[in-house]
Amino acid sequence: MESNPENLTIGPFARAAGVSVETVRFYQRKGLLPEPVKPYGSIRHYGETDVTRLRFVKSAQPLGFSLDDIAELLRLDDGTHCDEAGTLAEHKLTDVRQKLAELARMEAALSALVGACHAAQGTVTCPLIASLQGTG
Amino acid sequence: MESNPENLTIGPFARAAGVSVETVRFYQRKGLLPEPVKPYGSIRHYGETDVTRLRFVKSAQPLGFSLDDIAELLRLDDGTHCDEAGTLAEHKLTDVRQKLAELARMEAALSALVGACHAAQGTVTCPLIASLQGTG
DNA sequence: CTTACTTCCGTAGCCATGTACGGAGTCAAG
DNA sequence: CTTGACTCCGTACATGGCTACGGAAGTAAG
Repeated sequence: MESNPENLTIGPFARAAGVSVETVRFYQRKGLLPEPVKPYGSIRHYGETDVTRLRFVKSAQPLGFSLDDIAELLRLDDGTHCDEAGTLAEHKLTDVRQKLAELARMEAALSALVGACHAAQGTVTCPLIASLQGTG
Repeated sequence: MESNPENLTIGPFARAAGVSVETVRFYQRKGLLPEPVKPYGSIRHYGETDVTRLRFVKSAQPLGFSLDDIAELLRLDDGTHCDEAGTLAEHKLTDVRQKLAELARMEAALSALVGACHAAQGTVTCPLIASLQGTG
């Protein structure tokens, strides 16, 4: 896996990250992936860091981040303009912590539900929704 | 706020849950909310439990659950067919725990980023993406 | 009863996130 | 230098999740 950095054309690149070529191009248009060098009349190449970046996009999506959210998170990673990034990061951190809290409550509710179903068949009043109303 | 159960028409109902009337009707069509009684030629009424259910939908969405996912979660809450619900709940629980783990890593990364930005202006190589590749 | 407001219902449109397609250019192998 | 696979680019289509519109019918106040 660590053999060829910067040697991938778009097809292998997309496959390496588990998306389609069309998706790669779509993300480039959205600014989520940098359009690699070779801007005219030739073929672009991609490296490991691009794969990592692309995988990050796909892993953040199921956590409820939109592509615009993810674009902001990616800008945090660029290392530049650290003060602005710090502010944005704190903001994102708040979001993430809230998601964590709600997911934790959902986890508790589901886990209680599983336990209850295993224990007492029949008289379970599944507390899933109720347990999520705790701190709204 | 706890005065009138089962007395809400669709407008106040939607407002109580922070969505639009159109959204309520959309969710009914999708089966996320039960079409309340009075099926013909009259006006439907809603109660507190409907509000709770609707709020649950809106709180689960930003956690990365689709409306179909949420419909399944809601079926868990119905109390009936507990054996089937138990299996589904275990499945959802796996999803939720995975989301929790990834969010926790994102939280750690962001929090490190904030700390680093506050501490050492200039030489920060924001570890956001990298930290998420750990057990990806 | 009239008037004003709301609900009902169907249908159409909008934005986000891709997917599919088609023709032209590029490149490596033979 | 031809062939065949791949890339480039634009554009069109699809799906999920709403949002807007419009006309008929219910309902509450005067």
